[in-house]
Amino acid sequence: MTPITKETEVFTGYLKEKDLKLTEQRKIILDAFLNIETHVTAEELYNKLKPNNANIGVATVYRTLRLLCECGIANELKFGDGVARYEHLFGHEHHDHLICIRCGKYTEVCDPAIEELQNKLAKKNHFQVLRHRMELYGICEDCSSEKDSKH
Amino acid sequence: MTPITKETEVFTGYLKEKDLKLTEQRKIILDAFLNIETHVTAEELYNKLKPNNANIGVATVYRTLRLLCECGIANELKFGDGVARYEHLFGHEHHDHLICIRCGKYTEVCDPAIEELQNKLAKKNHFQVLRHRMELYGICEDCSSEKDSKH
DNA sequence: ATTACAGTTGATAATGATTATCATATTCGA
DNA sequence: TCGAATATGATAATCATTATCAACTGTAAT
Repeated sequence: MTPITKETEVFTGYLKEKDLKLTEQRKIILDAFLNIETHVTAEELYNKLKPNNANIGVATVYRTLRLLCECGIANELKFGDGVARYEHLFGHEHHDHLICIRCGKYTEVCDPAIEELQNKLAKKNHFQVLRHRMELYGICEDCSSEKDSKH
Repeated sequence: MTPITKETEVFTGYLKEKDLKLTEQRKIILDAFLNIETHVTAEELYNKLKPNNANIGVATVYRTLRLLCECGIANELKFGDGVARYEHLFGHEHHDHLICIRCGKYTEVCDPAIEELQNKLAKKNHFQVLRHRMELYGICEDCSSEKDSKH
């Protein structure tokens, strides 16, 4: 199955470069991660793997997700609910998030004009920006059209 | 000592409204919080209190900070290092942060033009923004002028 | 293919921030 | 002043994540 994606190439390259090993578990975890299109937590990924791969430990999932971040395949997101989430980077090069506080949905958005103003703002403060995060919290279209609350 | 600030008024009003009590500890904690101008953690505030108020527990500091957030005196910040920080809201009505990844300093900034673009972006996505966070991570002026690394 | 070793794994203990528990103490309106 | 409702502090519990470590595996050289 496992197609030769850009991600697998990058991952194997990264491992080789760092004298790390391409283990069965790492292959399985990368594959599973690539097949999820949401912002997934380590726990969720672990649970998704458990049924078919009885013996992959949580620790390995955490360790592998860290590797995926290091080599630029994944990105760690912390939205302040105490859990780290991971998203794909390839094909989603840069974006910010709209986060619905009612249904929890994350929407990716990108606005070059904002990026430019951010850089200007930084320059004005003699600050060298390396990365940034911007998150807008509120109510998404679907939730705001549901007039009545659930229950 | 304790001057009658806008904050103490708001706090006592909020407590009364919710049938909560104005205890000695809550007064002390509010006072100490108002006298700190950094983005403080619960732990730091607790340690600052300990020498003069031997018997204020950590739990009460956490509880009181939550109250201060609820009534709009404080704001909770989570920058992804696993610790919650608290800042004053009054007199700092809205702002974003520049965060130096070398020395850890937080600078408050505000750019109405960015806010406006954020609102436009949200509208375009039919998203109703309630609040947002924007953080630029990088190197501050002081740190970038220190050419050589420490050690 | 075999070997040898550096790197990896999973189970579990440990950590660190925050919250829940609960018996005792305090507040505040009647 | 009294009494019910709320708060408190010490400590146990929680939850996500990381460290530990003995057993295992990938890999490059033989």
